[in-house]
Amino acid sequence: MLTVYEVADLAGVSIATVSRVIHGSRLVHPDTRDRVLAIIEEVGFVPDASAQGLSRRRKDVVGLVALDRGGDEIDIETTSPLFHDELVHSVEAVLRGTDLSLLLTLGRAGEGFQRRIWSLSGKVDGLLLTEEIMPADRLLALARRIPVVVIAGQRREAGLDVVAVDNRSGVRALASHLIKEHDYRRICFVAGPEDSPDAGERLAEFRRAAAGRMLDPVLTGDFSEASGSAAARVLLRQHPRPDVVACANDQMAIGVLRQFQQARVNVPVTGFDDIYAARLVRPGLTTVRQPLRSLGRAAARRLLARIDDRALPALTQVLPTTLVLRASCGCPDTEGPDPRGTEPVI
Amino acid sequence: MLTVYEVADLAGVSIATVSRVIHGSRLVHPDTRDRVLAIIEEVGFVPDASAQGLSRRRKDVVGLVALDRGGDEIDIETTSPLFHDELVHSVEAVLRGTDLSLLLTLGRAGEGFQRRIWSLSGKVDGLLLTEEIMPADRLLALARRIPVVVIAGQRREAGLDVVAVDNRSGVRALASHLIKEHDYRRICFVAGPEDSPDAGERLAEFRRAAAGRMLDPVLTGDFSEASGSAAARVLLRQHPRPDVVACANDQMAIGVLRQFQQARVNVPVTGFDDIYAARLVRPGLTTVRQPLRSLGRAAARRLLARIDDRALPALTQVLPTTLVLRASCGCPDTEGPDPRGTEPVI
DNA sequence: TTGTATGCGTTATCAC
DNA sequence: GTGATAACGCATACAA
Repeated sequence: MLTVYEVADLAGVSIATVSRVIHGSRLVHPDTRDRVLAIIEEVGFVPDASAQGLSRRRKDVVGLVALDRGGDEIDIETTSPLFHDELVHSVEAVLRGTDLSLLLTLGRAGEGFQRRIWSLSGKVDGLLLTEEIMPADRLLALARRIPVVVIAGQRREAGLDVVAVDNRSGVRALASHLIKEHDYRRICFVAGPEDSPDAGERLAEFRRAAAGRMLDPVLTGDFSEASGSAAARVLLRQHPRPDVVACANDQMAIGVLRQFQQARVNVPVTGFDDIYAARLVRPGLTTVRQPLRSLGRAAARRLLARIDDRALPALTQVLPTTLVLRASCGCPDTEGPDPRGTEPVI
Repeated sequence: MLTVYEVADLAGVSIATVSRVIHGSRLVHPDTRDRVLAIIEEVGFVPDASAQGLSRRRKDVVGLVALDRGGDEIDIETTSPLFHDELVHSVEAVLRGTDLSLLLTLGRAGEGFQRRIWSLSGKVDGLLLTEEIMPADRLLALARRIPVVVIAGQRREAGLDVVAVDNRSGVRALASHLIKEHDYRRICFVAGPEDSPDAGERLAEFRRAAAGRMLDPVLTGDFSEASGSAAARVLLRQHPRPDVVACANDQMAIGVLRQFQQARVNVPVTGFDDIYAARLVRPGLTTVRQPLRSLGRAAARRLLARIDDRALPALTQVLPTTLVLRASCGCPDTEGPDPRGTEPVI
């Protein structure tokens, strides 16, 4: 592997000069600069990031950690959180303008995953974590070691940078729509996994907003499409059927929808998140949109800011959710211009 | 930031011992081991990856580089290659078992992107690249510097590890189906971008297989859903309409499908790739399945192998594609058990 | 079983 | 403008 030393030798200069050239320092004669540059180009020299990181005390890498829920590995598409893919893209888009890189880590929740993240913190300058990954105290401990921004649904972690989404108002808007517009009385809720704060909050708020129209007990899935299908199969055996099935996320809703369609029964369904696929299914999925792009962007930007200045005061940003009415809730199929793409750029 | 030195001091041992403990060396007394471990735990020490990388000459990071085609950043969902998300997941799944991390880099094709990748090669132990990112000679140059595995559609790069997909046989199967089963005579092909080898190959092979039934000129998109919609709008102004529209990838096919549906016209459509969304749309998209999970897995595994032994002979692995018949081509809507999930684990 | 000392490839602080 | 040289934090060969 080539080093600055060989480059320096070949160019007949010292390594200091090579380093200066690499960083475009102006304290170097144009002639030497060109000579060194030519050599670098010729031999294809690339500075070693480990050495740079060690010397500059900065790795130019940030980590994005997300949960990979449910399902066995054979069945990635139906279970992996498509949700997070949009986050990945928006975070990457922010990083693209800088010279930082994105280290992506996924995993199933648990002690092992938490350890893995802890040791991963040695590889990066900062970490973007989704809330459910570890309890608040571990999160705080981690944040003392390294810049951390938490991507969350609502909950406010004391002393931490948090970018959250206003789950509750979205849930309320949805419940209100189902009740006031459609007057559904027997509402079935398919909840997410119990260890997800998001899931818990959505359930709690929905129960509150549904004003006694929510059927008990609620069904529980793991946010995967498969678990939605499973819930639907349970419902298919029930009589009378609920007037509508509200799911804690889109993937489960899609699972429910498809299972019902396969059984040729027609029950309204709603989701939560507004992932890409939500507008693809027929009927289009009525759901609550999380501003995922803005979420990722805001989180990434905040992380960069904190890496630049670790003394920044903790900040919580709450982004609004919006009710997106498509046809799956029983509304007429408008198929108008899709609200997607109109999300304001924050 | 804590270092081995402080840990060593606190534990009353030398840094060598600390290092040994960290790596679970057996040449250390159980008592000292426990003592050191306790200190590490207590102070929350995490070794610096830069220093480790410098010393061990190994960064434990591999890069995955993919193209981000078309569209402005405001419109990520409709344009980003969902295609690649599945690759990301499968690669990550392989890495999960090791202590390597995944560095994800996306970008629009071009000289700037190529330079970015070149300098990125200083941050990783190996690189997974999709074929269209750079010309063969630059790829070879890069591969001389660092382990590289190319993820491609068919083309065989001399002297390089390649994991490819057998585009051609899939295209032939599709064309044959459209002709023999449906007897479509006026077949419109929506091609991918010209700088994509995959796209070129699919077009060429389709033309060959369509035996004169393919309409000229072909429409060209950029693999995004939006470009599919655009193509559909062109077709809507044409009379007579084609009997079927075959698209070079699923996202464009979905764009075509939805645009047609919006205009209430009924023209069969087919895609290519079999992304997650292909089975979500109604009617289900007839397409050619790329074994993306296997592709990602095979590529990742090969990269690990090559990192371990750079002297390995170059290897090309070609994975088969399969025709997936759903309803969008005009076949009856079976809605049976989905073929997904039956992909053999390689 | 443990400690000492050197090297890893850069950057940055000095002198010149 | 340029060149020595000292960190940077860890792994490891060699001593003890």
